[in-house]
Amino acid sequence: MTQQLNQYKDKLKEKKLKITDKRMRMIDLFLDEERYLSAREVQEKMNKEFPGISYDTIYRNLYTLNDIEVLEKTTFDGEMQYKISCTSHHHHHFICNSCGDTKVIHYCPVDTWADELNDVEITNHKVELYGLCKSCR
Amino acid sequence: MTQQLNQYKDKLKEKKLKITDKRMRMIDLFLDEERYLSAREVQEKMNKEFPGISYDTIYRNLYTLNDIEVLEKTTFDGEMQYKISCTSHHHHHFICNSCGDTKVIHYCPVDTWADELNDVEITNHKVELYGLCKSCR
DNA sequence: TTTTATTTCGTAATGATTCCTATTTACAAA
DNA sequence: TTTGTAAATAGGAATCATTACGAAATAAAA
Repeated sequence: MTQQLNQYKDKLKEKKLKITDKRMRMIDLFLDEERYLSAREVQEKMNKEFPGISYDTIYRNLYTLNDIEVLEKTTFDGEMQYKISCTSHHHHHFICNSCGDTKVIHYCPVDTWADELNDVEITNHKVELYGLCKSCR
Repeated sequence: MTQQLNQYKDKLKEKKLKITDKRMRMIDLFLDEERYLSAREVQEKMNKEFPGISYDTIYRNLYTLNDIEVLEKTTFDGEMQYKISCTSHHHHHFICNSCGDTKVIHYCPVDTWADELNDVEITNHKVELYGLCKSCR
């Protein structure tokens, strides 16, 4: 836990970003919850420990942390959703529509798609599965 | 072209929806452009032929046409994007970041994913590839 | 033609996100 | 330890996409 946070501190230092209480608590929050959180949810949780924290701070930090690849984002339910970035290897997620929990999907046929579309340049792709997890269905 | 529009007229009749000039022109618009359009773009194009057309009309019709599966939607660039629905068979799209043109991807490994995640229920999934098309790169 | 449900207009409301400026903070260098 | 300064924050206003709503208009069915 602590060494995990230290790893993120190093990442911030490396990018010449300041290590603030709010920023660290925010990373901690995402480490606790292995799922996508909306800006609003983050605000609600942060507000308990930092009453009156501004939305600007929330959004700026979400932007920054996504920028340095600490967080990854996607949009659903009309809101941008963020989760802690998995660094191990390329993969995608299954997202439970009920509890929001995610599961890693390892298989990704991006090469097959590249073969099929041989006259275009694929710069990125989005793969997301939605449904109900074991305990919710 | 006309028979294509007639096919949509039938669809509307079947769903007991009224065949209005605006609605038909809107479908026509999406038939012309084989790509995703945002509500704003649709408004701009419709406004040329129906000056003063309200956003309510645009949004309601986008909602309705998506509901009866004439249009499909997704979100990117912070906006909801709509395109004419392809009815032939299950597939996904490559979307050009520059011109917005789309290409069909036929290969979809949803069964492979279902095998991998054997303890969840997959209700839907999103696959989108982004990049530059032949003429834009 | 009359009826009736649907559509539309015009605008207000909502909700997410971004922007602005003054103030505060982290942290590196002295 | 103190200080300089670039980055971060608060607080709130502004913006942008989207939805809502009552009254009036209209298409399709009878």
